[in-house]
Amino acid sequence: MDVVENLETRELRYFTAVAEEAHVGRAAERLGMAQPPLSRAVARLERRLGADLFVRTPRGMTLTAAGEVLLREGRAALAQVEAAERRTRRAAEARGRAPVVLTAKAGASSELMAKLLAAYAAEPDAVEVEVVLSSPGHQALMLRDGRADVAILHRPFDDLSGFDTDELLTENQVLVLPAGHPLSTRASMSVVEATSIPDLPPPRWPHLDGTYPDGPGPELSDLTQVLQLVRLGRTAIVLPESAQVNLRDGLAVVPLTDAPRVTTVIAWPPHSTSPGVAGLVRTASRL
Amino acid sequence: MDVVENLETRELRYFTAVAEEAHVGRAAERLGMAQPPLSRAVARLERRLGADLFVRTPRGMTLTAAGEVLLREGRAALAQVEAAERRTRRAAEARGRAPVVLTAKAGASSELMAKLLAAYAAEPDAVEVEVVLSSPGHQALMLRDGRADVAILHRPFDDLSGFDTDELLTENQVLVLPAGHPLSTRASMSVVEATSIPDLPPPRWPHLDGTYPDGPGPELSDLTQVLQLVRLGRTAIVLPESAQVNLRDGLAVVPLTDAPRVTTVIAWPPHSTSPGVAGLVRTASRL
DNA sequence: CGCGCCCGATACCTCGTGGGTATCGCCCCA
DNA sequence: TGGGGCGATACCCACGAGGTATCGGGCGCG
Repeated sequence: MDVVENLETRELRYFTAVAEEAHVGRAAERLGMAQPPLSRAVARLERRLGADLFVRTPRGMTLTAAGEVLLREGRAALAQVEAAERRTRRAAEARGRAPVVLTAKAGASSELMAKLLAAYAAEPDAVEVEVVLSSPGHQALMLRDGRADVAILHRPFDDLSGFDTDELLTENQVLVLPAGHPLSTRASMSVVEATSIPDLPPPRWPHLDGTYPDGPGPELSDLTQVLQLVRLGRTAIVLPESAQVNLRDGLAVVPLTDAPRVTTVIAWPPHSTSPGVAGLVRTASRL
Repeated sequence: MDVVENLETRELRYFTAVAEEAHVGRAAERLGMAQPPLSRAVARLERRLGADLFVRTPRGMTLTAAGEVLLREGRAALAQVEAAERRTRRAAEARGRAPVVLTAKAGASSELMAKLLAAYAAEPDAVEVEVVLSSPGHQALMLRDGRADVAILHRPFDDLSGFDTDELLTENQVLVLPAGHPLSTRASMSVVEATSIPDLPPPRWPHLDGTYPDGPGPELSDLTQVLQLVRLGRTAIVLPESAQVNLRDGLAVVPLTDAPRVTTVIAWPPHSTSPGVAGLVRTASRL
């Protein structure tokens, strides 16, 4: 009946590595260590939790249901620990007037962002705002692990859970396609129609890990590249209305009847005490 | 230029202990260890973060601004790690039909809870619901560290940040006072009036750490005790309207004109995958 | 059908470091 | 000015994290 050891972040990092690689050897390599200590660490973790986290197969390790839970919760915990570390460092090095880090999806909501930044800069107590443009889906992660203080996110695409948010703007989505295309004269269209045009397969965006989903469409991660390909008649893309301001010649737009409305929100981590974040949010909600 | 060590939960626990005690010796005692290793651990943490976390005074240690940040963020991180541990254990021991733990403030929203539990139990895929009544303010903590899966909380009193929520009910607040009291015939009243009746000082509730605020009113932590004292003409209390169903003889009620409206919400941790939680929330939103 | 490969697990050793005791240095207050 | 209370330092020990070598087993391939 000895004292129950507490979970250490090192164990969580080991566990997530093994879970992600589904292979002790590869995980060990990724962690820069040998395989046996990693095996032992995982075994000890399972013993301590009283839970089988993996089923050992001849091909490697696969997660049990409990393992899935620990992977999800553990990732959140690790992000929170990282955030604690980063925010402390930043609080220490920038005494007082620390710049606020705002992250947004590259190429989206540009006019809204411009308005927000201009309006905030005009505030009497405004602090410096560092804008970090990141690839889609990464903004929420940056907010979770402390790399950013505040983010511009889009519902229902981004995962807002766990953040405090204010809605800024809700809009419909449209299909952007080449100007000359037969369907470009349609008054409206459904999402299924829009994404199943035979000669205009929708582009594929990278997952968070950098891999691409399967499909016929082009692999892309940049909005301007996509628009160029649309102009060339190779693909068509569904975008929020406000992205129309970016459009130039050679592109046509068809409203979508049944696409989910997109809400642009400003999000920040719970319990934020940064006056800069508070000011930005206050300004944003008045736009 | 060696590799940057990562923050371990043990260090966070040490840090929070010292921060809370403002005294290395007492913190060491609380942690069941000697003082010197704790001093060293704190010093190493400060070196690694490149941040002064404490200012050493002859009387003990007090937090710097960076230290305040780490205390707040670190507590959240520790709660998240604990939650990961607990939820994994629970997922392992109860394969499949795990009971859902619902926590609520003792004595509040009783009819709403009863309706909710009855309605949910009637669902075809309902799982067992374990109800944990806890003292005010503790429900959010239990949700954060994994002791509960879902909670009934009250805005603006509970800290909802970081949770997903659904609003269930919004209501006004009323003053409950002894039936014979001169003010009991008033048609309405303001909050300042209600809380500054000379012969009926408002009761004092314990803080989360168990201590009581200063003041003339009685120290209480239980609603029925409070109502009894009201009946005896010793105090008066502000409550949501729905608490009136608990009232019996000897009590009078006066509506408050400017009290904040109280919203009862059902809250659950982000990324919850529990079907039981989903079912409860679905049921609750249909009430 | 069995040899061999590719898994993770085990055995055993080493060394870093977390934690212990003893003591110091310092600041306040009596 | 001396004593008490505070955190820091010095020094030591032992536990455990991490290394190398090896085992055991399941599947695939010749």
